[in-house]
Formats: sequence, structure tokens, C-alpha cells
Amino acid sequence: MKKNKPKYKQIIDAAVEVIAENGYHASQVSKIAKKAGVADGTIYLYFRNKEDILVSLFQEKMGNFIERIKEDTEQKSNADEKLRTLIEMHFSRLANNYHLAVVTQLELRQSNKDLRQKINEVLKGYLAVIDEILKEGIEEGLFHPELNIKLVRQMIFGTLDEVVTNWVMKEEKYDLISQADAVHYLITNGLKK
Amino acid sequence: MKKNKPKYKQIIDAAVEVIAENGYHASQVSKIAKKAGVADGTIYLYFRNKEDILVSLFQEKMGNFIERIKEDTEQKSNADEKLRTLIEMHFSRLANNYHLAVVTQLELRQSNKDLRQKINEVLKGYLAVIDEILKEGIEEGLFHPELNIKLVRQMIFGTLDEVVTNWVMKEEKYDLISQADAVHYLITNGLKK
Amino acid sequence: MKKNKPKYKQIIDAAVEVIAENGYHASQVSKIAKKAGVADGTIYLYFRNKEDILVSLFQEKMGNFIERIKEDTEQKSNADEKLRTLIEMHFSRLANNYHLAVVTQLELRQSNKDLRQKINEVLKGYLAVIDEILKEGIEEGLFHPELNIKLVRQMIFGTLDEVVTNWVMKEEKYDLISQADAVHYLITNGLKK
Amino acid sequence: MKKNKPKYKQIIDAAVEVIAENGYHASQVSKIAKKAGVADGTIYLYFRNKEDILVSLFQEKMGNFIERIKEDTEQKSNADEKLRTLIEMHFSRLANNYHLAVVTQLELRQSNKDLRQKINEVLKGYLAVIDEILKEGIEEGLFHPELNIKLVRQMIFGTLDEVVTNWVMKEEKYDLISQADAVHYLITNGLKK
DNA sequence: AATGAATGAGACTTCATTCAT
DNA sequence: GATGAATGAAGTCTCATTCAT
Repeated sequence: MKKNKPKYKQIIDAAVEVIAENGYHASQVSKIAKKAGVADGTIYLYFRNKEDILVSLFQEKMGNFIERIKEDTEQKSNADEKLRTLIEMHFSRLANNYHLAVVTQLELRQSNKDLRQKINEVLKGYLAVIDEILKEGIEEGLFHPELNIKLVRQMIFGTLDEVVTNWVMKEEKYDLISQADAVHYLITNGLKK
Repeated sequence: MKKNKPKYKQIIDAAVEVIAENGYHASQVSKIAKKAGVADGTIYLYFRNKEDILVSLFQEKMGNFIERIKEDTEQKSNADEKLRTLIEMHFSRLANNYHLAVVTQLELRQSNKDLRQKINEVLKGYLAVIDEILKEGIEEGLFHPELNIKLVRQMIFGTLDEVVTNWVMKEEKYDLISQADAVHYLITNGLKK
Repeated sequence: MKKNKPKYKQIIDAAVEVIAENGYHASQVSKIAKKAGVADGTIYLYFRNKEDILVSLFQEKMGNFIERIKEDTEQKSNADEKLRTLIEMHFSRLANNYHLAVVTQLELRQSNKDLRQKINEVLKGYLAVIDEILKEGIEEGLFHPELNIKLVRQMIFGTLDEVVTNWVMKEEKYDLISQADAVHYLITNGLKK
Repeated sequence: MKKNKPKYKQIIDAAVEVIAENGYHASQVSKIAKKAGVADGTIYLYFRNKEDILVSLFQEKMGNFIERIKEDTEQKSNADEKLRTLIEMHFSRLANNYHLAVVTQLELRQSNKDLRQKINEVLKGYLAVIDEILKEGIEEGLFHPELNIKLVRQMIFGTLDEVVTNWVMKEEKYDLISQADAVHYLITNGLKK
């Protein structure tokens, strides 16, 4: 299995660094190879093409992140706590890995439709976790019974995404993780007094 | 003033169409020129370079939209109504102009950091309108007095943006404008029962 | 019409020279452009891709050659004279244009199936001229009435082609045109005493 | 002697199959190795480089074929019969081995000058057999005493080669061997009535 | 003897921009 | 003001060959 060989991860980590430092469009395969310490051709022993590096990067980094969120939220006793956990993990994951945050929030969005489609496939797993929490919250009587799940999921994801993107663009000048509580409060209680 | 000459608007409208139909990366200057009915070189009499077409497109299309939102919201009697109006106008503006929605929600995001920075400049005016409504709502006692304005603005913009993007990606299969009420309710009241 | 613009012919002539001098595989587009005195990109204003240069080269050089053979043979009074004329013209055409001979006899045959298929299309016109002469010769009672036309055409073309190829590979060390008579005699009378 | 080890022939037979199936340019060393059931590196224990595989292929397959033609023709009583035998064997050899025919008539011709030069070395043996028959035929008074041997040899080889190539390109849709008589008649008697 | 992972050179094509007319 | 022919820089990927095991 190629995914378990050391060079596979080496190349992906190099890609994150190179893209974060140079931007999406200035990240040539040769630059990634150099940073990974392999020859250009070696890249193609592990990835079909350049796009495949980026898709794999997203799958690798986000895939197991989604797994961990699923596991950690399942251990919480109610939907509200699960939601809080999800927000905290979402923020801390990216706050602790600035390069990855730059890549996912800014650079990877410059990709073409094809790549974004594949990225969305990965994200579906995350959105499903949110949906699950919402359904549970309704059953538990914590959340409003007539919530439009799809819409709420869009609100939650849109909010988290926008908050992180703003944080990335301000270049780490403030603490992202400490905003989790306020965001959780806003999402659950809204603006009203 | 170049902006008032007919070819200026002709080129911008051609750009919207070409990008919506072909996608960002397949939208060459020559294609835009052809659709606009001018020679390639003529483009450069009205715009400094390709990026300038896109920035101007955003300024032109969003600039006066922001003006109209400002005007319309100011006529409402309280912050809650103003917020509702902003959401409705945001949705209807894009629902009524699918090509423009495709361009702003999907295609223009593939642009590089530079261009997005300039697009953000234009958006600042919009965000300021939201901030104003929020402050007013707090003063009026409608919104929670300790709201973190910047964070709330990110929640609102992130939510609207994500909802519209999802609608665009589903290719108009459902009615966007009719979701305004539910979104307004969610933002003001949150998930809680 | 692109084919009548001076750069079209300039590029084709440059291609013949470059391929004859460097060989098929070492003939980069940039080399052809340089020899033609145009920028690399200009090539693509006149040809779809590299293969199109080669196909056009063959069409251009052979196409009107076939026309001229058709015209000249038609003026001869009988099939035997027509055949002699065809052989003489075939040899003199290539003997007088060594670079072109190298390209058609040696270098262009290294091309892939696709290109050779297109070259064969052009050759069909030539083979049709041969067929016509053969039919006429039979009607005139000059050639054997039961000739298998297709087979004879293959003999004639195979012979001419092999003779020219041998001449090219010997690098012009002997006179090709003066062999026309002997070849004509062989084809019409065979080996027998 | 490497040539007598089983892997040597294994690799050559694999090369014929791979080239016939995939075409010259899509026949990578790794594909040949896979078909032969050996590792890529093993190829280089038996052959100096890729070109050496192809040259050896030609030597191996054509070399003993030429031997057999020499033997069989020598048993015939006169030059005319020898020529007929040569034509029959040339056709039947390739008609009975379609893959080999595809490789020698079509694919191997895409090789570069160097390789073709070496192939021609092998062919020289075949051409010498033809020359011998021609000289004998003149001595026997069967063939015209003033034949230009080199030219006649080119006619014969060019004819046989073109006939086989046409047969290969038509993909075996007709019987090649049965054409031997007609070809023999044409070569010995020419077109004349 | 056999393996197969790793290497790295090399070229076609696109397209934003210019400038002579 | 308008044209459009010409420019030329720049990057992905393939595949023959090597060499440590």
C-alpha cells in the first residue's frame, strides 16, 4: 500500500509547506519534489498527477481529522456538548497547523472545478457528522424541532469556515481557539437578547 | 471617464457571461473580447490587464448593490427588520442573476491572492453595513449587548455565503429567496428550542 | 486563407530543413520556429500542433507534385510513355530536392500511426494516377490484359520507393534520374531474357 | 552464451507481442519485462539497452529465416524456380506470423536512423541471396544479360516489401501467399503484353 | 542472477500583452 | 480610437537506465 510508505507522507507534507509558502499557482511539482527530498519522477510513483497530490493531501489531512471529530463527539453526552466539541476541534486543528490552514482556507480554493468536486466529496463526511449532531439535538429536545437540517448545517459550516478564513488572513494575530465558546453561543442562541 | 463609455460595460458583461459559461480558467481575454464584440487590443484601452477586468467586474456589480442595500435597510425601522432586508436582498440579488452568482460564488474564488485581496476591499463596504446594523440592534436593545461584532458579522456573512454557494452548486434546483426567513430566524434565535 | 500567407510556407520550408538536418526526433518546434524566423507561438497561429506541421508539409509538397504528374502524364500519347514520365518525374522531383527526399523517405516514416495514416491519404491520390495509367495501358493493348491492377501498382510504387530510399541512404553518391530508363524497362519487361 | 538462455528468447518473444499489440512508441521496457515475466532490471542482464532488444529481435527472427531461404532456394534447379521459392517463403513467413509482420513492416520502421542502419545490416544477408539468384539467372541465360543487379534487387525487395505492407495494413483480409505466383510473373515478365 | 524503486532530462503548447497600422 | 498578428516565458510528465539489496 503506497499510502503507508514513508515517501507518500513526505511528499504530502512537502506539498503543504510549499503551497503555504509560495501559493497555489507558484507551487510547481519540481518545488514539491525538492522540498520532499526526492526526484521529480518519484512523485509520479506515488501520485497519478499533480491534482492527485492535492486531493490526497486533503483526504489524508482531513480524512483522519473527521474520524477524530466523530470519535470525540460521540463520547459527549448530549448534542450541545457535541457541537461545542466539534467547534473547538475545528478551530484547534487549524490553529495548531497554520500552514495547513493557509492551504485549506486560501490556496486550495484556487483549484479548478474538478479538484473542488473531489474536495467536496471528502467534506461530505464532515457535513454528515454535523447533520447527525443536529438530528440528535432535536430528538433530545435541545434544538428546535422544526430546524431545516440542511440549512443549519450550512450556517454552521459557513460560520466556522468564515471565522477560520478571517483568522488566517489576519495572519495569526489573535487566538482562534478562544473564540470557540462565543461561536458556540452564537450558533445556539442567535443574536437576540 | 472610461467607466461611462459603452464598451466598458460591454466588456464587463461579456466577462460575466464568458466566465459563467466556461469557468474561470478557460476564460481567455480573447474570448471575452469576442463576446464583447471588440478586438483583443481594445480591452487594454479600458482595462490595465486581465485582473483589472475582474476587479472592475466585482466593483461594478457589487458596488452599486451595496449602495442599494444600504439605502433599503436604512428605511427599515429597526435592526431586526434591517437584517431581514439585507438577507432577502442578498439572496434575491444572486437568485435573479444566476450567471453573476456562478461567477462570484465559484469562479472568482479561483483567482490568486492578489485579486482576492482586492475583492475583499469591495466587500469591506458590505461588511460595514452589517456592522452598522449590529451596533444599532444592540443600542435598540434587540440584540445581545455583549456580542462580539466582528465575530457575528463573520457568522452572518459566512452563513449567507455558504447558503448561496450551496444553491449555486445545486444548479438552481430549489428556491433560494424563500429561504431568507428561515435563515433570518436561525441567525437571530440560534438552534435552541 | 492561412495557406497563402507567407509565414505558412516559411514555416513548412523551415521544417523540411530542420528535419533533414537534425532528424525527426531531434526536430523541436522551437528549432523550426527559429529557422523560420518567427516566435514559437507564431507556429500555432498557422498549425494546430506539431503533427499538423508535418501533415501540412506532406500535403503541400506532395499535393501539388501529384497534380503536376497528373497534368504531365496526361499529355503523353500512350500508357507506356505516361509510365515513363511518372517514373522520371518521381525521381527528378526528389533528386532535385535532397532535403525533401530525406524527410519523405527516412524521417517522416518514424512518425506514429496517426500521422502515417494521414500521409497515406495524400498518397492515395498518387496511387490513383498509377492505376489510371495501368487501366489505360490495358485498354490500349500495351499491357497484359489480366494484370492485377492493385498488385502492379504495389510493384511500381514499392520499386520507386525502394530505389529512392537506397539513393538517399547512399547520400547522393550517384545519379538517380539516369536510372529512370532502366527502372522503366524492368517494370515493363521484367527480368526475362 | 546469453543467446541460448531461456530468458533471452522469452524477452524477445515478449517484445514482438508487446510491440504488435501496443505499437512501437507505447512499448516501454517495463511492459516488455512484465510480459516476459521478469523484472525491469533483468532485461539489462541480457541486452545492452532498449535498442539492443529490437536489433536482436530482428537478428533472431530474420537471421535464421534468411538461412532457411538460402538452403531452400539452393535446392531448386534454376534461378527462376529459386526466385519463385524466395517470394513464396517471404510471403508465407510473414503471413504465418502476423504479429511479427506488424512489427517488421510497420512498427520497427518508426525507429530512428541508428536502429534502422543496424536492421539494414541484417537485411544485407537477404539482399545477397537475391543478388546471387540474379547472377545465376543471367549465367543460365534465363535473365537478361545486361540487368543492373543492384537495381533489380531493389525492385524485387521493394515490391515484396510493399505487397506485404499493404497486406498487413488491410489486416489479413485476403490471402497473401496466393499472390506469390502473380508477383513472380510480374517480376519476371513485366507489364507488357 | 534477479529485483524494482528511484532517478532526472527534455519539449509542446497556451495566452496575456504589445504595437505597427 | 480600434485592430489583431505576433510574441515568448514557463511547467507537467514519461520512461530508459541504474544500483543497492
